Amino acid sequence: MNNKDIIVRKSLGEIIAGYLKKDIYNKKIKFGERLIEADLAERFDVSRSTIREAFKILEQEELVFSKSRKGTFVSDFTEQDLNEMIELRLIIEPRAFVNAVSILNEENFRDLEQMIEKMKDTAEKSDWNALFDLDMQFHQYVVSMSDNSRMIKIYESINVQMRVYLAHLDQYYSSPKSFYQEHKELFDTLLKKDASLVEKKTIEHITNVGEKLLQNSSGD
Amino acid sequence: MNNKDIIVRKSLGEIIAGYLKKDIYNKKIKFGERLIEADLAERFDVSRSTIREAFKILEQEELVFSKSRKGTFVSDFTEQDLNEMIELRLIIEPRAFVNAVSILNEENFRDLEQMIEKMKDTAEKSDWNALFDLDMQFHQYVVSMSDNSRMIKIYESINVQMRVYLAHLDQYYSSPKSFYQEHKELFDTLLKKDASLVEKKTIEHITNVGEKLLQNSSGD
DNA sequence: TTTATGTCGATTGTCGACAAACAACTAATT
DNA sequence: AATTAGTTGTTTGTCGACAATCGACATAAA
Repeated sequence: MNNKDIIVRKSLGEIIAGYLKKDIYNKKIKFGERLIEADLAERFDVSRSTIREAFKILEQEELVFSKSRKGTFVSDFTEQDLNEMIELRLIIEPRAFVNAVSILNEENFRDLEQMIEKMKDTAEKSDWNALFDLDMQFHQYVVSMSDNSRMIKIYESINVQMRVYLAHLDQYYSSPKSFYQEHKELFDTLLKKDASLVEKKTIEHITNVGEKLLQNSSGD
Repeated sequence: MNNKDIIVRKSLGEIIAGYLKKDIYNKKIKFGERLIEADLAERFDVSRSTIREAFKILEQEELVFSKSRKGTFVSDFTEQDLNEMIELRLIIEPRAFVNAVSILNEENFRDLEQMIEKMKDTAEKSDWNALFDLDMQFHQYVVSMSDNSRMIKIYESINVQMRVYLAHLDQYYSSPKSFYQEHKELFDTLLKKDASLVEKKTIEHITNVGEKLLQNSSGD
């Protein structure tokens, strides 16, 4: 699965990109904030070239963007962005899920079940941050089973952006328990391996998330 | 439209990325070829940093990819890639086209008609390279009218990759005339502004292209 | 007060250099 | 002959420095 992590000596840039990503997740770096190469270079004790290398990675995930000669900024996600992401998820994810249905094997289902279990525990602790990570992990796992590398990559990008969006909400749209419940249902549907049912349920799930989030953000 | 090009002093990296892109389109750089930073730095008389900057741009369009410590390589597009691209186009483009229908105004239609006209002329000259550029331009124009910046960006990437794929075929799947005809029909359908008709026709168009290309490449 | 011009510190764009990793080859060992 | 270890030239990773550009403030002109 994550053959990425096996004995891969990461470059400094990759490592630092990872740190910065976490900082964005954890709101240590805020929306729209300007990232100054020299400052970060000093903070991580590396050269500016390396920081640029890290920026390049984050840029590909659209977590930051750089304006020519103006600097690099943390992306800020608005309601409009949420709308765009939901629209995209609605056309990509059902297809990916349906594709995945015919590919998922028993081992995969065990992996997924484990995530769902962990989600249940985490929901009881009301640890939203961990819940969001599991949510992201679950969806990405299924999508990764579709055999379209481009689709997987695109979804990964949206997923990360959704993650950041969620992290920056100051109140959440539902209880941890119903958050878990939603995913449990989705998982159960997958188990049935019925393509049209999966499609329907996936659309329902995403629509649901979207509606609740939009409702939530309008009351900010 | 292309406010990008107005008095924007491009950075050296951007300029060089443009040159390299053309070289890839024109098959001066081949599939899978390794791009050596130092060589390019010398060729363009810039530093390696600048070449890296150019790579970063091309990487975002997925025209090249870099393996850690191994170098940067020109992407090579196989039949599998074509399949992936078609699958993606089939879910993105109909939606984008339908969205666009309600947004396109008279000026837009004039722009589009002009492209179609130019395509007709170009078809008579059997200038495939120019035809492909017009094809790309036409589709991108319509997709750009959908109000989802992410969708636009994703489509742009696929579009460029399709362009490279087409450029590297050594024989083309149909006559220039029928290539034009196809697009003329698509344009006429857009004119009718009937959402469900547009959706149907768009799917048909892409399916058609996909089938012909696959048929073609299997006989390579 | 408003607009235009000039100055200065902060920040990015670009450069060339050195160190580390890699690939291809040769020599040595089994 | 096949494997291992050493050698060398090539290429990428990372660094620090200088030049160009930007943004903010101050000053001058309208």
